[in-house]
Amino acid sequence: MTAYSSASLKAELNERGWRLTPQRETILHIFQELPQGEHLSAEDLYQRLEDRGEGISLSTIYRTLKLMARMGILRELDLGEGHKHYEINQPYPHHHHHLICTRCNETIEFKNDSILKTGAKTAQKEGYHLLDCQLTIHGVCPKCQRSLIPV
Amino acid sequence: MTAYSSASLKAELNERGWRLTPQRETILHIFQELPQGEHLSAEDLYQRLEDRGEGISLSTIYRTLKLMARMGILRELDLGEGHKHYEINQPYPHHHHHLICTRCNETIEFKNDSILKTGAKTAQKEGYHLLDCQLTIHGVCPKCQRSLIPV
DNA sequence: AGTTTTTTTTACAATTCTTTTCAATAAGCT
DNA sequence: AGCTTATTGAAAAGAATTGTAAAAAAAACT
Repeated sequence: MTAYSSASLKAELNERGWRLTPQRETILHIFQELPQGEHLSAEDLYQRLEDRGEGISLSTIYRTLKLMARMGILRELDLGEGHKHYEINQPYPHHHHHLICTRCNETIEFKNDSILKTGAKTAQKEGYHLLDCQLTIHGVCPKCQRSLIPV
Repeated sequence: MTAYSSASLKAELNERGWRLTPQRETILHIFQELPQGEHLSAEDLYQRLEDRGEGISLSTIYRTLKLMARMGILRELDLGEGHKHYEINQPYPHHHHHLICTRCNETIEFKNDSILKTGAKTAQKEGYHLLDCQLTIHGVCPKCQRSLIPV
């Protein structure tokens, strides 16, 4: 769970015989600049890059997202929209979890050290090298509870 | 607290090569919010979704109800009304969390009561009505750590 | 029984998200 | 600078799932 600079991304790629391409670096930058609490789908990322005039093919985007998730640089989130979302995997003080309303999809981020500890302990117990640990809580937010639409 | 989490549903579907779609998750949510002892027919569910503006086709509803009943998530009730009713299968005794290898996807299930407590506390603090709560840990399993194939 | 109505399943084309193929390109090493 | 080979983009492939509409099955009614 470490934050990645271009240089450390390059180092880690090269270590495995892989290469740092402009596309990979661009994608990393996008995620680094993303405000807290935002996350992108492959399609979102594609559009954002198109808008910036730095178009990257969808196949490369899918390949890169998967690669970075597997490296522990990105977190893969399941927000129940039928496709994955990604956000940068931030190190300890910024590490957070999600509380999501199943009706309106409002998402609240929260921090919790004990969860992180549990995650670390569990991973260690099984001999896993920890990359990420996320508690996802689903519920109905106060606003939706008050809404008149039943269930 | 609910009987079944969408993360567990996803895990179980994926295990069989199937997918957690927005429609399936929405239907699960409806049942999760349903008060104890209430049950819905396919038509009830269809109407409820229409009212909520999340319309799902009747054929998908029938397919999903059948699927979830077969998975043990829902119970099929015959109340002698000429059509079936469904309710969530309470209690779901296997509530657990997941530890997943990002390289080979090996998944270990584990239980932990304190996570649920944290989830409940967090939901309460934000005024959310808790539905489910799931810790997902990503890491590299021991076998993959030893393997020479990078990522 | 036979007919109508309601409930459930099925056929099938379209959709969605993701991965793969393959020739061309370019990153990193010597 | 040259060499090797990972990576890219474009297009095609893949695969589960969905909605529409029609068919089938079950229940209700005469």
